[in-house]
Amino acid sequence: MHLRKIDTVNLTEALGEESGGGIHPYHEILFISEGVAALKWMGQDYLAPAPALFLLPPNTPHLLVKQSPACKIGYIELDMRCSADFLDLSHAALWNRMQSDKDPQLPELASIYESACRMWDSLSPQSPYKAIAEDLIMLDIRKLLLMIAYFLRARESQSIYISDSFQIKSDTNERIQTIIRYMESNYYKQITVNLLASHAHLEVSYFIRAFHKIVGKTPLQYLHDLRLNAAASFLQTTKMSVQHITEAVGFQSIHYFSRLFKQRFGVSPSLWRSRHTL
DNA sequence: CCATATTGGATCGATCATCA
DNA sequence: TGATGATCGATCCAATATGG
Repeated sequence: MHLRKIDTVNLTEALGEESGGGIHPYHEILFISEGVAALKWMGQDYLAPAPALFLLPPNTPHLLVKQSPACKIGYIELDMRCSADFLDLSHAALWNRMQSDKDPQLPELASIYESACRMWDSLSPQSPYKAIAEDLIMLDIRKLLLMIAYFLRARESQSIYISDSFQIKSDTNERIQTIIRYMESNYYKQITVNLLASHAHLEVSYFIRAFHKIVGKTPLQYLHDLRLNAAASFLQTTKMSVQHITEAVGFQSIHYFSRLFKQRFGVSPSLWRSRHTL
């Protein structure tokens, strides 16, 4: 594991509404230390007042939008050889969801946010340990991830009951998580629900129901969210044509992509680009 | 004028609801 | 957990709009 990038950003009113994001094959830790920001991730909006800490597994398109006049954030991009050191997608999603609705005074959470706060302090020019800042931060990251994993484990009930009417065995849950990771890494390829269900060794109708219970949307909806988020990133950060982007994110038809994009973002791809180009 | 983007309508596969 | 029928939504084609 090594640091690919670490930085703090002070967002002022002059910077406008969007504050950054994208899609990359690295793990990312995002900390909102002052103000309010909303994270668009996995088709969801996570509105979070400081302190808030988001964990972003690799290849998950994300966009942070400032929600208060002043907003200070810190972020770390990690090149982790072994993803097992990071939280898996479902736990990261569970943790990220909590950031919108949490009690930061809760002792367990307070410790986590204090640790996060101190992580970026190592970078300060005043830090007496600036020379070994990166090593210190690596240790801090491990500590932070351990604390979050422990916190979530403590909250989890013994068995995974998603609802009273439809129970999901942990084996099925693991298969779905594997499929989610597959979709995140391969969203731009030709993927069918039948293919995903067979990869999960589950009957199609059962696979769709189980997926919906765990993720909150159908496999295809989830795939489309990944693709549309990635497309938005391409529109914002590149000069690729809409046709090219359509293919790059896995849609067969520019027509259908265009229609879905408008449904999701309210404007056509080209108009969205003209309004959001960095 | 041509390349690219958007939209409407028809078709068929994906998803849902229900029962066993 | 699987099977089945009903419904919904994804896809494709063609027409139209837009911009250089």
